[in-house]
Parts: sequence; C-alpha cells; structure tokens
Amino acid sequence: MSSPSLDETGRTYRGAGPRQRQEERRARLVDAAVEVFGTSGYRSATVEKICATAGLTKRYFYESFDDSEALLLAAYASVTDRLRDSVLRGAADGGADLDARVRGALTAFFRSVADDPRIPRIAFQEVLGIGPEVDNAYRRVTRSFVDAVLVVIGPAVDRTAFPDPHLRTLATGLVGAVLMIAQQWVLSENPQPIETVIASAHTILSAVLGELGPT
Amino acid sequence: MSSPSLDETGRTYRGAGPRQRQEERRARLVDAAVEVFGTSGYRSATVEKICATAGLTKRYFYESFDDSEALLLAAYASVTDRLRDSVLRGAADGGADLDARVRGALTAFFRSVADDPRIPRIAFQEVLGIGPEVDNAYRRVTRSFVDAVLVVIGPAVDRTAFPDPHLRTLATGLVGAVLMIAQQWVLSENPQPIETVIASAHTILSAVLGELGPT
DNA sequence: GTGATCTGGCACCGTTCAGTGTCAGTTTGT
DNA sequence: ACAAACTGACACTGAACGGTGCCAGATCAC
Repeated sequence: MSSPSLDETGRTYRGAGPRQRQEERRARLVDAAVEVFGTSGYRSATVEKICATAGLTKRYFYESFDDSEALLLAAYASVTDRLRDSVLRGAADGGADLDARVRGALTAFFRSVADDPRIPRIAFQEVLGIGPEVDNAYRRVTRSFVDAVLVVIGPAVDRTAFPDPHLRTLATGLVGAVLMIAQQWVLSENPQPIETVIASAHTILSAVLGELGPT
Repeated sequence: MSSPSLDETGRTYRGAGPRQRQEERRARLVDAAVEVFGTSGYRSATVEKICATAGLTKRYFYESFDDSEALLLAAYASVTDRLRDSVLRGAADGGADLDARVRGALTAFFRSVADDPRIPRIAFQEVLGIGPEVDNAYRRVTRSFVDAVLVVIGPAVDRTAFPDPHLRTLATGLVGAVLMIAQQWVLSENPQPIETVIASAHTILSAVLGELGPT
C-alpha cells in the first residue's frame, strides 16, 4: 500500500531526506487519525478533517495511504501496540509471583484506558463493523491479546488437564471480561475509582485461575 | 420520531386500516434493516437498499423513521429483545438448580447466535461507534443483560459479602466474557462445536459463581 | 543568483446519497 | 360510475466527499 517514492534520489529539505520527510508526514497522519477517530469517531471523519488536524493537505494523505480504511488500520495498530506493550510491561513489573503479575497487567491496562479515552474508543468501538479487512485485523489483535494472557498465566496452568482449544477459549473469555468492564467503566457518567474496577476484574481472573491451576 | 399520521380517519385499503398498514410497513422496514445491516453492514447500507429489500419506496421510510440511525436503533432493539427473551427462556428451562439455569441460558444464547449470524453482527458490531444516541442504547442494552445475569445468579450470591457495585461489575465482566467468546466463535473460520464453547463459557461462570456463593 | 525541486493551498470533477416532489394508475366508499 | 384516497415509481435538488490536478511561493544545490 502507498507509494513510498521508491527513489531515494530526492533533495534534502529542512534538514531531512525525502524518505525521512515522508515518514514524518505519515506519522503525523497516524497521530491525527488517533485524535480524530478517537474523539469524533471514524464514521464522521473525512480525509480533509484528518489532514487539517495533521496540518497537511490531501495529497500527502494519498502519498502514504490508499484510503481512509488503510489509515484506520494504521491508527488501530499504533494504539493496540502501545496498549499491549503497556500491559506486558505491567505484568513484568509483577515479578515472579503470578498474582502480582496479573495485578500489574490489570493496573497497567486500566491506567492506559483511563489516561487516554481515545484508546478504548479506537481499539474496541470504532474498529468494529467497518469491513472485512478491518475485521480481520481486529481478530488478529484480539488473538494477540489472548496470547499475551496465555503467556502470563501459562506457567500456572495444568496443561495436561486442559486441552489447548479450551484454554484458548477461556483466555478469550477473560479478555472479553476485562474489556467489557473497561468499556462500561469509561462510558459510565460517574465511574467507580480505578482500584475498584481493578479489584473486580481481578476477582474474575483469579477465580478462573484457581480453577485451572494444580494448586 | 416519525409521524404516525395522528388521524385515524383514513380509508381501509386491502382490508386493513391506515394505522395497521403503517405498522406493517414499519415492521417490514425493520426486518429489511436486520437483513441488510446484518449481512452487508450498516456503513454500506443506504436508505434505498433498505427500501428495496423491504419492497417499499423511500416515502414510506420517512413515514416511519427520521433517518437511518433511527432505523438502526429499531433494528437493534428488535434483535436484542429477541436475544434477551431467548436467554431468559433458556434459563427458566433450567428449573430451580442454579447450574442448570446457567447452562440453559448459555445454550440458548449460543444457539441464537449460531442460528442467525445477523444477530451478533448487529448486536455486537454494527452498533458500535455510530454516534452518541446509539452508544447510549448500547449501554442501556448491556445494562439490561447485566441485570438479567444478576437475576439469574442473584439467589446464589452472598449479598452481604459483596457490595452492589462490585457485583454489578462482576456481572458486567461475565457478560463480556460470554460475548467475546461468541464473537470469536462466529468469526473463526473453522469453529469449535457449540458444546465446547458452551463448556468453556460455563467454566468461567461457575468459577466466578463459586467465588461468590456462600457454599 | 538561478534553476530545479519541494511544499501547501486551492480549485475542480464525478459520484453517491438523503430527502422531497410529482404523477399516473389502482383501490375504496358511495 | 365517480370522486377521493392510497400506492408505487421515478425525477429532481443540493450537499458532502473522494480523488486529482494545478500553481505560486519557499527551499535547496550549485
């Protein structure tokens, strides 16, 4: 997708080579997309609005993206990558103890969501029902979050007692539980304190983990 | 919304009074909307497409609805009402035993979703990210499903040990878990048998219920 | 300084679609 | 039979938007 002007033969401009300039513009467009999609929504967004937010004009949009769906995919990837990194870092902060890792991951997740409401909007709302392409991306990302859950809880699971597909479905359910709690949380008009929702999510996770573990 | 021609003074036509004719047309439009939104999606749907599917013309669309968002809300309500009824009926089939009620509700839910893929599409995908109006409807419907869960599991919960907001959040998580499992299930290219996903969902529910109950 | 290159702003075209109006033909009440 | 009401089909308008092209001015290489 896009035509990154295969020739690296261009001049420098404002102290940057052509490739670098092009990538900067692309990054600005993605940032603008996160802003626009995350506040006004994808459906009401137009190419012009995005470009105006980015401080660019339409020609630079088509320099980096085929259409607005391609930009949505890029913005989606940007948001979910950051979110997944944050969650995995939170889990790692928990050290070796499983419960601490779960708690760390949950805390990081709800913090990210609370700090930047555009994240849940793009990651969980705007991205659904656009088209087959985007639906596939959504499925892949959800799978990657399920994988992350499996990595975190993996060591504590009695794998001989639970076949892999069953385990995957369980992890999918756990992701859905946390997601739905977060969604209702950010949408509610007077939300509970973050510690409370973390505790509720933790209750569900540890209940299921208790079922899975050999202990 | 809409102008249901307040005067009941019209003639009869093809054996039906004006009010009845109008309601029949409205019902046909809602059915057509479920078909179109549920297969091609809301975003690519146009008023003309809906009307063609319903076998009506645009003038009858604006007779019953202000715009396509109003129709989406009606289709959404139609779909979710049926789904909720089906789940509650499934739970009632379980009789007095809590576990049987949960199993019955889950079975009814996954059956509905499997029988008519338009249901999950409209209920969980198309409806997100449209606008504030629709988002509110989504929140209300989700709340009503959470309420249904609370009704089903209510008797088995030690309410003194778990404050109400916490309980609500837990139920929200459970709804999210089941929803996400269903979503991934219908989207996967070679899905597991329905008994398997029901069993996985049941594992999560009973694990959390075990945490809540006084037993 | 001078010409080539790059940038941003704008104008333009074609399409799509919501929403309204018109009208000929059909059904009903009398 | 005849007029009033109803229906369905189509034409029309205006706005929004995607996508492309052009041009004046800024920036760089030499």
